[in-house]
Amino acid sequence: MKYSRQRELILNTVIRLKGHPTADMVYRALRDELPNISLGTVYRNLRLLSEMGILRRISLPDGADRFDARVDGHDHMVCTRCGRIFDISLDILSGLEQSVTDQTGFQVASHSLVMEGLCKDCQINIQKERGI
Amino acid sequence: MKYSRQRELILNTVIRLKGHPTADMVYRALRDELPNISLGTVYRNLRLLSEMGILRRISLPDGADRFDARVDGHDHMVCTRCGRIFDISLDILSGLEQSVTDQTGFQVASHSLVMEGLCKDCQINIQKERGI
DNA sequence: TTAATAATAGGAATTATTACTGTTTTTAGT
DNA sequence: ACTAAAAACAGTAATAATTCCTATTATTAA
Repeated sequence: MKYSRQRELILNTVIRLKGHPTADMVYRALRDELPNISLGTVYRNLRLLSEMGILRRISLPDGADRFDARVDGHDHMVCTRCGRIFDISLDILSGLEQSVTDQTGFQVASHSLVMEGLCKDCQINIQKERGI
Repeated sequence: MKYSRQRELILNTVIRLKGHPTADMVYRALRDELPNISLGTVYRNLRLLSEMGILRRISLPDGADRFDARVDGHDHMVCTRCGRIFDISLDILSGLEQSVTDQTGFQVASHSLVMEGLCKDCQINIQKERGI
């Protein structure tokens, strides 16, 4: 694999944007620095970086895939009101794959867990709205 | 909501096919009985039935959504070799949403958990292939 | 029986993503 | 530094899954 400035900037952009951006968000953010960058290049490099384990792809039940610069074992929560995505890493989830392997005989290699609900901020905002 | 023969047959087909069919699988299976049925009708009714809680939509990390006639709380495993989808319902997973709500303050309403790996059959088949 | 309304078939449109192609960059070996 | 092979790029076309649109048909309550 050869170096490319585009790939370097794509990776930096995912890291910089935090908030688990989509390919399109990365593309838009990059157009300031690289006005000619192609959306296909963004997709291809996000896929390559994810396959290499440098990024992590997050598939949500609907909408475009997200990309996460944090690649250690953790899961995600999506707030259905504000749309933000939060990391969760709980003890009960750490041994999840092994537990399922042990109890079912299915050899679990990976998993995808996405929780949906209301984040703390949105719970508070809903309370405020009700109060008015 | 009015009755329709198409909707009734779509539901029966998901129940009959078992194996967590996609919209397209339901469509193909139905063409024997209803040669003129439209793919759009299948999609619309699968969506309606899922929104009503009569079916359950399963979103996998890639490929088309699946539909499940079993709507009680359970999760899924996808075999990466044969592609089959298996139900799992383990004790450790039953209180998952409540645990996350308690420990994070995020108000969890639903979740999607998909395990990937090798089913028992495929583990055995791989052993056999190695033996030859 | 009829009028309203929901549902349909068939096709167009949308969204997310990958594939293709001719050109440009990168890089290893001279 | 020079050059040839390989990789990556930009731009565009293609694909897959799904929803939307519209004129017609089916269902149902009065």
